[in-house]
Amino acid sequence: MHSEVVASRSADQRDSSRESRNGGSPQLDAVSLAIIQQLQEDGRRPYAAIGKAVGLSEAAVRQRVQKLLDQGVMQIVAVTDPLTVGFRRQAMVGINVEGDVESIADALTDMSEVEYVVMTAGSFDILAEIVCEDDDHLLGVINKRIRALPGVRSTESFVYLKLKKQTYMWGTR
Amino acid sequence: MHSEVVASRSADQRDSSRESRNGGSPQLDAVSLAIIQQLQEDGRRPYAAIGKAVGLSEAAVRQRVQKLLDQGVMQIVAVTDPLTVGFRRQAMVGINVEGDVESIADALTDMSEVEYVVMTAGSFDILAEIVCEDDDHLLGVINKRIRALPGVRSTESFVYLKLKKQTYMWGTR
DNA sequence: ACCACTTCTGCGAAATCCGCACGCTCGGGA
DNA sequence: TCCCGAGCGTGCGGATTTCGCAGAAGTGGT
Repeated sequence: MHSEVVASRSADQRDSSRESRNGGSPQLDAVSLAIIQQLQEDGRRPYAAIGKAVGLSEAAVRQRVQKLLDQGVMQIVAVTDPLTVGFRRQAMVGINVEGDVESIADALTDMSEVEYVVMTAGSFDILAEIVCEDDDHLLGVINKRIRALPGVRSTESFVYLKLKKQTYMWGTR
Repeated sequence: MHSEVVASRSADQRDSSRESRNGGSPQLDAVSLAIIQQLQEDGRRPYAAIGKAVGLSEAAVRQRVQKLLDQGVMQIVAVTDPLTVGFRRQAMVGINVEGDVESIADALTDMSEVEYVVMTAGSFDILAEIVCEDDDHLLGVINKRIRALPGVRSTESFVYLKLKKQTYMWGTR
């Protein structure tokens, strides 16, 4: 069967793999990156097909995928446009904080209506995306919950009118 | 010919089924919603398990999932924190436009570095998320490509420092 | 009533998933 | 140096899942 590739692979690849040492997380080698790439095209692609594409056995792919999931490096999920699924109001909220930014970010993370939280440089300290069912719900979250957090100095809201693009294809280019 | 006699419309049932009439898109019934919910928890969950959870046969679930994918209502993909996958600079860019907002949004959509585009109400007309490999790349995209678009009046950038939350669990609450 | 269309079901065959035992390489410690 | 454990990949059955298809059931239009 697949003969040559297997034999000499082990050594050289792991060196070239850790080229990109990113800041903190469990560094990924080139093979794991290729696996993720496959699963970004189709999250249900069979392990055997992925293995053929990246030059690994089915079982090896399965183990690596499982580890990536366990480590939280990636997740395999269905994504939708919330507007088509009954959530009719969304907004991005820019937040300015006095004091510890991270603790505010953590508080936002705990809210179920908040689906995206990122700390930023610029005229906002935090950007948070809110997904709600209607206007009342949205208003309540922003005014009663977010503005009520101690340390939140000010907020500015951007209500979504139309989602134009939503991709998950990093590395595919 | 067209007798619009509403004759025997045994009818209020269909109203209850489409409980959440959203604006335009192919309206989903409660069962499809439940299926999506299952796949938001685990994009690889077997069809039989989903069927058991939503009260449908394995084949029926499979057909509905296929249709949802074909219609573009959802996609099943691996999602990651780009920072752990080698894209070291991300930013949200707020854009103000003069003239046709939608054509600018379309132009942004065509850029591979732009992974999220939404038209908003508020002090920005458009929010776009940019994913780049390094500072030079990011700078180039913002200054050379986005600001160069005819109709873009001004931009403001928010460089990502730390991604705190990224969920795909709408409806799971 | 009849037809066209859609959706669900059941079922067998093929493909996939999963657990497990084994082999290999690389380091550390006596 | 030798030995041992950790980490990773491979191959192989058996259980499970996926896939395609034909038939049944419900709906709407003519």
